[in-house]
Amino acid sequence: MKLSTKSRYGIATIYDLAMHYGQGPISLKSIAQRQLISENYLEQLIGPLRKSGLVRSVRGPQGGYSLTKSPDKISVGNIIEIMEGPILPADCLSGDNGDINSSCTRINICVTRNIFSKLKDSMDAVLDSITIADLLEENKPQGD
Amino acid sequence: MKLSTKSRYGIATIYDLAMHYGQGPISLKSIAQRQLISENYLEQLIGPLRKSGLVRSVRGPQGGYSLTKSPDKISVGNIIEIMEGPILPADCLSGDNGDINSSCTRINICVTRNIFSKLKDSMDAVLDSITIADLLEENKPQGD
DNA sequence: ATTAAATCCGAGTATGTCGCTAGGTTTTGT
DNA sequence: ACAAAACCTAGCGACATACTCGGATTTAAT
Repeated sequence: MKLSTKSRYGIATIYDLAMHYGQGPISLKSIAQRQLISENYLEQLIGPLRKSGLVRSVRGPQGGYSLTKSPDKISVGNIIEIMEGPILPADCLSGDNGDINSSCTRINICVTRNIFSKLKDSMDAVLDSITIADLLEENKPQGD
Repeated sequence: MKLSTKSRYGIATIYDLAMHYGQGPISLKSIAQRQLISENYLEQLIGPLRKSGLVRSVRGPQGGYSLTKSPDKISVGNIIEIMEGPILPADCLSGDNGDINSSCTRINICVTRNIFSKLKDSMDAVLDSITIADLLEENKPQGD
């Protein structure tokens, strides 16, 4: 039960962009260097962030990426959902109006459904409550 | 971000055993049939449950499995930990005294660490609060 | 116009996990 | 002895992760 590095890298990337918010486009190369992420890999990860509209790109030299909204409008849950899809502890939670998929039958249907539903709610609550602005605040050099 | 079927099957299995608590050993075959799980697969899954001491086995004909403690002493978190290992949203939470592994360096250490630490706490709280006895209660035929 | 910096795109690869199947060995009640 | 059950191990196809690599495209700077 773990999140992949995609989420971590995604958060690190948005965090990095947030540190340079309003300073024009930031190149992937520099983000990769600061955050110690493979540039090639990061190239793939930024795709979804761009397609989701969280990030905007400028091509050509001096190009790069920038946030489309201010850091306090972006939650960690937001990024994780983009990078890994919705938090679904179990498949049978997928249907909006409670589809029950084939493997989720018999006696234990409601049992596990309820558990995973509660789990999801609790996870979403935590992740949606933390914004990138919070992270900036936490990590201020001499915030105190 | 999802749990594997191992957790679900594990919970279903313990739940099934709980329904027959105090009735002597229950065969895997019958559990597999009731819970609609492949018997061969379940055979593998029960191993960890036995090794963890949650379940006791009796070999030979009329053999099977039974719980070693009463259902109210077993939490869902308990089972999930056995089936999938500890809930570790990110690798860097693994060390007990806060080891920081190689990939978790630089600026974003504390950032993501804190997030995932909060997430873990919240997940553990939910999962540890639900016991198998709770599930039995929830699913009583005419509990009302 | 050329160059070069950067985004973009898609293919490939090694490793691991999942969810099984399959076949065998051992124990033990009847 | 027989058979029912637990036990053990190997393998397999599909998929995801975490990458690398090669190139195509855009575009600012010279």
